[in-house]
Amino acid sequence: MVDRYDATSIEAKWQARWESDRLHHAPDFDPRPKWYFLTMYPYPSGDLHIGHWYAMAPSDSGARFRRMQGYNVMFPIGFDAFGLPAENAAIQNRIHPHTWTMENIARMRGQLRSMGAMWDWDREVVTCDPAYYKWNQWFFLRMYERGLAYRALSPVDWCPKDNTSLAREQVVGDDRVCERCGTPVVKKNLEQWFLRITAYADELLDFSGIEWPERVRTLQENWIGRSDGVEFELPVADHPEASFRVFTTRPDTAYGMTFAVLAPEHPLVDPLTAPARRAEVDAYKFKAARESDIERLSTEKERDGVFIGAYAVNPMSGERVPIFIADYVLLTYGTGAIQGVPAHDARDFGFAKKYRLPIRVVVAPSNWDGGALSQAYLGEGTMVNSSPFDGLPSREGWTRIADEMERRGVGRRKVNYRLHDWLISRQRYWGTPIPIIYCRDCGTVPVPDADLPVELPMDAEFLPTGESPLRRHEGFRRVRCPNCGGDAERETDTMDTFIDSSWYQYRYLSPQDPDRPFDPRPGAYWLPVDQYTGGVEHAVLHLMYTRFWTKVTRDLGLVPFGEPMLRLFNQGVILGEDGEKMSKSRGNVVNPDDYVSGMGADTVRTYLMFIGPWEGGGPWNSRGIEGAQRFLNRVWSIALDSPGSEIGEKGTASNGHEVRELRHWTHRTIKKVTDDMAGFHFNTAISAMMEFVNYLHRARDATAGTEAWHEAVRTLVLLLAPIAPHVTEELWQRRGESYSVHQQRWPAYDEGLARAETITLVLQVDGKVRDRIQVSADLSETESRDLALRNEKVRKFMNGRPAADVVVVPGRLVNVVTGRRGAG
RNA sequence: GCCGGGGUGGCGGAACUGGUCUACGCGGCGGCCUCAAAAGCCGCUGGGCCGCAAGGCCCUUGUGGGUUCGAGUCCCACCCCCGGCACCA
Repeated sequence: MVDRYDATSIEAKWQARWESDRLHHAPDFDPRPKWYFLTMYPYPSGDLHIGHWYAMAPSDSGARFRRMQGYNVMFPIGFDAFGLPAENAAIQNRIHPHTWTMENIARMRGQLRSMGAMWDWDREVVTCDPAYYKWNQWFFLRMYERGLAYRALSPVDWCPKDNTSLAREQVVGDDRVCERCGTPVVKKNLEQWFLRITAYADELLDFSGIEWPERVRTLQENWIGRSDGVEFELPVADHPEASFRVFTTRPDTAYGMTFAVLAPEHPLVDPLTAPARRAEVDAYKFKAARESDIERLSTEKERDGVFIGAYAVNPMSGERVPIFIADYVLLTYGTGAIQGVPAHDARDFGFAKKYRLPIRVVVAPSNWDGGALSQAYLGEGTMVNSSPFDGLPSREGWTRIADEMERRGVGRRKVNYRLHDWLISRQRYWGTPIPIIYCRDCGTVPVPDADLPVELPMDAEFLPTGESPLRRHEGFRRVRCPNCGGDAERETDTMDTFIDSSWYQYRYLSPQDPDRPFDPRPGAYWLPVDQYTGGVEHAVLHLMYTRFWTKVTRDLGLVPFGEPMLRLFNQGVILGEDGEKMSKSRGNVVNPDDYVSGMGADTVRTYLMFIGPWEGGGPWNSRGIEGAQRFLNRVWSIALDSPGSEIGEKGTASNGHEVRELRHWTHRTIKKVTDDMAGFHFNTAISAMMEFVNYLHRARDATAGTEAWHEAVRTLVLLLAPIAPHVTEELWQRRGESYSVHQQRWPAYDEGLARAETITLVLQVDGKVRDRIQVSADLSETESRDLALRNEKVRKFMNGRPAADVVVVPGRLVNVVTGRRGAG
């Protein structure tokens, strides 16, 4: 009796064999239908973490399943090799980021190979390679030409620990901290490069044609934050030249405006402030400027502000209203100014209360008695105090007032987005240099394509000072202007590393291509990505940027589609044994190598997929993994130790029933596992195989040696192959089948056989289960009903009452209703 | 506050378009094997009550209602947990 198999030697052997046979290379042109299966590439942090396994092993199984189903599957891998950790490690350990990164990549390649995944290493991409980032620069220049990349002075979020600016998407949480290091960010005014992602805001809101999780779609929708409204102009009384615009989503409430508010930084504040109000206004501005964003944005804080001593004119009513400044109005959203309508806006209501400003109802709630409101009314209602619009439903008032503003030329319909342009400048060393040269005479000059890539100098001093390290590298910085040949300076900031990952899926098509970012010929076959998998933490980062990038790529004429990935799946997060997020400081980090070396990669893979739904993640359990190992050992012994294992013996009369049942089990397991694998329900696929194995154990004595037994075991090995690729390959070979199990066709099932011959019929009386009987699966409705009514237990619980109704669900249950509870 | 996702045994989790709640695994208990242990194998394992036992009865999917012959699943109200967004005008 073989109880265990030797995972270590089996796994090493097959990994080497697959590699030398190039079993995992996906040819670019192939008669099979293609399937581009992509998993988010790892950052080369140094060691393969169990989280990498959880992201990658199941996706490998999904890719293997597709391949067995007859697809030509491309399953590439690479490294997201630029980024801050390399630089930080470099500073700490006095090692060059390039060295650190490449050493990590070398180690991780080995660890990745130990997983036994079907990656096509020929397509490997490493983003810190100049041959890769050259194309970041090339894309950047194309965007620059189209006005999609621009430089602007703007208040940006700055991480004081990482010493760099950040994109808005990289500032997270209530306390506005750096996504990388958790340090609260501060505002800085800097000249920075931006990509005009807002130009695609509406298109990014359109998810038609792609199957992405609701969760990600909602996150992106909220992030983009479209709001439809009207922007209109308010003249300033006694300042004939002055006027300012406000944005509102509630033009229906325009007659309810009793004040106006400018952001403290609004450019009109100074010119409009009355001399008598100057001191107070300046004091408020000073205070607002000093406050951090966190304090300023706190919803707990009472709203305050200062009257500037000027009045605006409501263009609809002609009424004069006082102008305030208040820090609850943000310069960065809309026009940086608002109409104050306290009756219909909660913030304005609080403000009006504090400064005793009039609160005028213009949209009456249905039950309104004409009295004062105790809080702002935000709903719809009937227009009042808004002649000539009184009496209209407010919904109609919205349209009519918007129309009227447009007719009079004082306002127009406007869409605003919360989304801002993507800030890509980073004042760090380890990234793609931005290919721009500043010339005293010619101004901003793009680096000519012929001079790409602008290479990162290897001899830079990369200490973070808040200034790009490249700035202090004279050899890099000082350059001749490509236009006039005069003295010029390079841009010394580098690009956000999210640019690298915005298009890496295309580089996998031709990773060595020296002439273009990717070769369109294999692209026509492989693109777009059919299935993408990765963590949801990138919902408004990578997953939004890559959609944007693809739309730009389309507009450059490089691809004929606008969405990079047709299907997206977000796996969950694997937690420590204590149920908490794994972290070194908590000491609950699980090292996959410890388990791989002892139990084998197949066991780790099986366990990770069995632990629960892939999207759910969950705590690691070092006892639980033993269950996965027991299962594989049971498969091993079933597949190799069948008593009387002369294959080909027919079923005999004495075991005819058992053989039929065995075939039924085989086919229903194929059906179940096929359906589950297609939907990434690995946990239930594995449990179905466990049940099958348990059954085979019981059925072995009666059926071993029959053709059906042979089919059953062969099927089991095939079904398990995507999950546990090594042990199944070994079993396949030992059973005398031809190499490789992974090139076999996925087993097909017979519907008829998958259906059970006999089923358990549940007998209920008044909805309560009273008996269960074994009956033929095709028992008719009438027969089921008669059987139920004659049943001893059913009769007992009917207790002499007549059956008022009998509900029969064929093949499932019979419910005898005695009419005690209102039926009949 | 708004948006999204969830609450099922001691634990991870199953449950098709409403039809046997708790599959599969972990843990636990008992047994076989063994000098012993490990491994393996077999059996039991939601809660309560009655019974010496065989067995029987009742309850149970966060809480409370509702629809239905029948609800973990559908509807209403509420509680709690996770994730995201948040003076966005």
